[in-house]
Amino acid sequence: MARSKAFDEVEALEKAMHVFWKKGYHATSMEDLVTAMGISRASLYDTYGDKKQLYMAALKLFQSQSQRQNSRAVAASGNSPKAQLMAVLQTNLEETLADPDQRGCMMANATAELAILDEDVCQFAQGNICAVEAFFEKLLRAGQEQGEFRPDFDPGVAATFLLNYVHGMRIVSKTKPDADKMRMGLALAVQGLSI
Amino acid sequence: MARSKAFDEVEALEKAMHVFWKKGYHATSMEDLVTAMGISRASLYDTYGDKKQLYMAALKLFQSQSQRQNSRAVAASGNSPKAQLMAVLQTNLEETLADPDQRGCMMANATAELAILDEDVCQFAQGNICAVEAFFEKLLRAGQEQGEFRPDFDPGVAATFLLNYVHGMRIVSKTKPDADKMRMGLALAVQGLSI
DNA sequence: CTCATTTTGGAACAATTGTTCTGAAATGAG
DNA sequence: CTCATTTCAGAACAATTGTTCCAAAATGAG
Repeated sequence: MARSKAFDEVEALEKAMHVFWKKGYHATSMEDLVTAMGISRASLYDTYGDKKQLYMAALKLFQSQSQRQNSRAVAASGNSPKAQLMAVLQTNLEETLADPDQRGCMMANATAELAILDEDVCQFAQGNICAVEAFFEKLLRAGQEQGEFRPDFDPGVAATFLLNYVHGMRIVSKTKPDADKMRMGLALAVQGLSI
Repeated sequence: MARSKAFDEVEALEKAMHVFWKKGYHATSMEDLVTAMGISRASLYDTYGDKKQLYMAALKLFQSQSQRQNSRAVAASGNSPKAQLMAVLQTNLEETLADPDQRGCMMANATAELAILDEDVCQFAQGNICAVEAFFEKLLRAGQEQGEFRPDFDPGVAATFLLNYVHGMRIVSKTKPDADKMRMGLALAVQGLSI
């Protein structure tokens, strides 16, 4: 056998994720990544492949962390679908507002920067969008059945509506907007669907 | 006197705008710009300054074209504030959906890519956001007074809500989404504010 | 036509890009 | 300990980046 790695693989990947998250793909250089990850060029290429592969791995990591965060918000919100949905949306907004670097959402950033330039990123973003939409739709339908939401809208359409809104929040939040107006805007978005 | 320019200054700028719009700032090279604009390097630097200045000029051009488009949509919609608002929103969506390159909105792209990396772009985006918000707020307030919108929401908050939604539409539209669901999602967004 | 002035194309620039290579150091099973 | 195997640091690579420079061509007022 041979020597074992001197660094934690996912720990270094997380550091790369934060650089990509903040600067995007093209503005991030391998130099940036090497210094941020604290490993050598050789180790980087050996472990993660080239820049694009590292970026995709970082994006996957972001997605999984994001999903876990959503699950936690749901779990902490009792049985009401509306309360669960509201918790997910508010958690997303509050985390975005709390970020001192105002990086927004890495997935939305990736979509804006790369969706039409890179087929892999586009497909990954589409997959994420479908998953989030399905998640919203499930909660909306359950909320309608429990009488928390108006029965006269299509849950699929409303899910698209919320998906668009969340993406917008995350882009606009990169310009240091009024936090309270953002909170009230989100409340208004959900109110339009409520009884 | 001396020789006169062999190209139209705003025509070439418009070509640069389309390149930046599609590829973003960092992924666009001066080589790309020189070939797209059909002028020489020397003419480019002489007329527009460096890459950053050219980008800012292209962004300003986009903004002015966008404003003119909104004004046209309002002018063609009679006296109803709600109809005017709907026309603006729908025009934006339809134009985004119709773009074969799916480039979204250049302002949203600029915000996503550069707002936290470049102070100038951030301020410009903030200025645009304020202007659009004020425009929405004016229409919403007028619509409330005419009884077209519910009186129980704050026009400023609703303007923020719509602003976020429009930004989201434009990001999501870069992933080739279902056009009809996008249309119905927009209708639902306005419906939540309506009587 | 003259000539000062400007534009223009392309060569040239230094700096940075993403990636590969090399050789030495470190490791752990036998 | 042995040694095949892997990690690692940094030099080196070719390509591309944004920008400047220069000489030649073009222009229009006098």
